[in-house]
Amino acid sequence: MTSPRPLRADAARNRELLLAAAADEFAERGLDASVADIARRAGIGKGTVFRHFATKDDLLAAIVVDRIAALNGVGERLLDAADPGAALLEFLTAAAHQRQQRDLSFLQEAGDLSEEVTSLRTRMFHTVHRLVDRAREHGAIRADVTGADVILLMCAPNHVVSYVPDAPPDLWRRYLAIIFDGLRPEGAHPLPQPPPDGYGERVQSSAR
Amino acid sequence: MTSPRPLRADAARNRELLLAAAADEFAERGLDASVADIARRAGIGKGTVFRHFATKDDLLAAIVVDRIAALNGVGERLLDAADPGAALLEFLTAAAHQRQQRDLSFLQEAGDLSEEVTSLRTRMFHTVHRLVDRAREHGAIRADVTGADVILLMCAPNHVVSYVPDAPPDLWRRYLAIIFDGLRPEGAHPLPQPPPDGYGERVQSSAR
Amino acid sequence: MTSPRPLRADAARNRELLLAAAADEFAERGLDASVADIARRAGIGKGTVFRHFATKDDLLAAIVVDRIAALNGVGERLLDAADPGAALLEFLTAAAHQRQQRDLSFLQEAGDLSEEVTSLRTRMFHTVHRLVDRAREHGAIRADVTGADVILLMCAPNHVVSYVPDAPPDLWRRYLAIIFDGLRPEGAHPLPQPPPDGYGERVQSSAR
Amino acid sequence: MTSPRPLRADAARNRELLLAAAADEFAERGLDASVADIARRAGIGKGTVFRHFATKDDLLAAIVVDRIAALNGVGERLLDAADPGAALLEFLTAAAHQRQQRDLSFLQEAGDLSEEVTSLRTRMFHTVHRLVDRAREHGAIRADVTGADVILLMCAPNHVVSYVPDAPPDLWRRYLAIIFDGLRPEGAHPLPQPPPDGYGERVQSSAR
DNA sequence: AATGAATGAGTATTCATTCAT
DNA sequence: AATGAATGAATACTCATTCAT
Repeated sequence: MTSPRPLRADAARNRELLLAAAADEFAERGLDASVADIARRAGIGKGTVFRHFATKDDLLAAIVVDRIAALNGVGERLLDAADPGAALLEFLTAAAHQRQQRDLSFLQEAGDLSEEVTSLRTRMFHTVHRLVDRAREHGAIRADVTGADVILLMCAPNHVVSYVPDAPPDLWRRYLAIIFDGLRPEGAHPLPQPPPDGYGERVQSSAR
Repeated sequence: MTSPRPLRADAARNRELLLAAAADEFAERGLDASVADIARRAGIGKGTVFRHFATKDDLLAAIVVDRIAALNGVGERLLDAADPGAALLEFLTAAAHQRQQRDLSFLQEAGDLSEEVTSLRTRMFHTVHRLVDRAREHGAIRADVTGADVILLMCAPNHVVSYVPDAPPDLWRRYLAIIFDGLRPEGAHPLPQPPPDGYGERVQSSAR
Repeated sequence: MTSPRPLRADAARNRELLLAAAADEFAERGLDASVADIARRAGIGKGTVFRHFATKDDLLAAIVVDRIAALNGVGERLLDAADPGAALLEFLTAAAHQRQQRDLSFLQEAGDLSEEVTSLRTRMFHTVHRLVDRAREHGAIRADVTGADVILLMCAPNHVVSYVPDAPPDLWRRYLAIIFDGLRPEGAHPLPQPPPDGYGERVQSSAR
Repeated sequence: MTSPRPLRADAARNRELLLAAAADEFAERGLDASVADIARRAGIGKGTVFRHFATKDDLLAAIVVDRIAALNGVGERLLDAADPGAALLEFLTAAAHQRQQRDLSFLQEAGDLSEEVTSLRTRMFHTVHRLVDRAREHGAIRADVTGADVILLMCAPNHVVSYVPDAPPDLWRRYLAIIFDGLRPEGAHPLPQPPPDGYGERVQSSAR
């Protein structure tokens, strides 16, 4: 889980600069952001990028890992909140807020980036399931909605907003509110299709 | 609206093969799908792609134009349906159904592809606004939701499902249902942000 | 020398249209002129071009053959002119005039276009040698200048002018005059290098 | 004038290899010479070409700039030579010698490559005008010849020789001698056309 | 015979990745 | 450890040439 040996002070600093620059570039330019631009933004040489991360995908994976870990932390902390409905909404708010008006979708695209991403994501999915289960038990969300549904809908507010050219930075909140209203029990109509499997329902009991 | 001269039989066939292959490639690989791959998928030579469409963007524009035109046709036909709420839901169903589990999002990314795309999209946006206005007046959807909101949410069901590896072909219906429930008046909570401008609200009254 | 079988009337007409269009395109755009543009200019289909000439090079060769033949005709007619000096100048004037302000250089570049070009060119070179020999014998040009020199200098006026953006159509006459003055006996300074071989001096007596 | 920062030793070496290879390729194949061929000839990778010069045109511009600058240097040094006629001949000799039997013509084709090429060329043209004016005042060349004429004729010796398959390396001297004899006052015949404008006659007094 | 649709080799350029300094 | 130079695979697009209509 931790790096094999502690990095030298300057190397550690470069690593942070690099991760921040890469996150910004990916957010602005999408996954096509070039390594050269990332290096320039970080103020380091292109070769140094590859010293820290063997491939561009590894760099992306590191960012995604950071994000998922942080998000999972928020989720776990919310697991014993007093109001489970409010806790779920807060979790989704945190998820969307993480990159603000940016599309978080690569969280999901980052499918086969690395073992670490996969296992960490599974853990986060499990946290979501527990948050959803608690909210459902409290009647805060409708009975026919599962953790997998919430996981899939989690990125929608950011995605939706990503098409608005100069969107106000909090516009995603509007669509999160609408979608969350769709998860509430009031006025719920029956759902036409069963939820998908494979989003960590059973905590990978017989995982693969 | 019609082609200047009718294509030769084989050329027309290739054109269809090409459009279908391109739609699939774009859907699977995103806008970076390579022309070479599209040609291979269509079973035609690379040069033939450029004989039909001068640039990759023109090819994309042709697909998008087809889609938007068809969708707008559906919308306009639904404008005088008896039940405006059902009409709106049917429109959204048609929108998502068009490419089934495929991500329709490039419909929006296709920003400045061509004059034709832009004007056609504006017209379609206007149709959505009218469908939404009618539904709202009938109390079928909440008062604080606009046409722009529906336009933005329109692609969400497909987008959401695009992350599910082997999704059943109708899974999108589940998420459309949830999101549509979020648009209903029952259990609506106040929305934290105003809707965005620029999605054809005013029928381009001062349309440049 | 003549085509194997007489062309149908329309085919013969197309051939002329094509040759004229190609000559113009090559003159305007250089040797990179595209076959498609030539066909369009001739008002015929691209496939028809290749029915008349198997390759683009063959088309070029046909033009060059026409030019060389015409030029040689002029030269042969001038062989028994009364004033050999004036005859040589007239020949060079005709050569440059043929394509007016256009560079005739492909006459030489067309080195390995075809057997026909080669043999015809050899014949034309021989004509030039005879014109030059007569002019020299009459004292109209300096003693140390050969037919090969004149052949090489023949295209220079057009070439020189080709760099002037909007040259007046007769500007080449100025440079032909200067160069021809350099060939005159008056004020001739000794030449530092011998003339090159291989420009038909000996009429390759056993020609092929 | 000097590079912003000194190149690394190996990069500097590659740059020279590249410029030399490109000059040769352009001379042999014309402006259509492919970057791939140039790279191969230089013994470097295709990508390295673009590391040194962002576009093929930039590469060409660099070559042309080198040539023009060197030539202008020679010209300026000859401005106060004792014998203006000999000075002009020496300048033309230097111009043709620069690339020996290579065609210098792209010096002129390089029309709108860059601001630098344009301004440097204007300066060189001005130098030629001054050399010519001095030579004319001394009676070394005929009265009706201008700097523009000499500029246009400057490349002719190389051009003429470029058609001779295995020309001896100094053959151009023969044609320079003939052309220069045409510029002398002795035996000059009146010129039929006025000289062209736009070759820097007035030292760009009202320079745009 | 004439057409223009189809083809694929070729072109300039980009960019992740490797390597010498 | 850091740099940036070098590399070549990949990409959109062009065009001479072939082939079905």
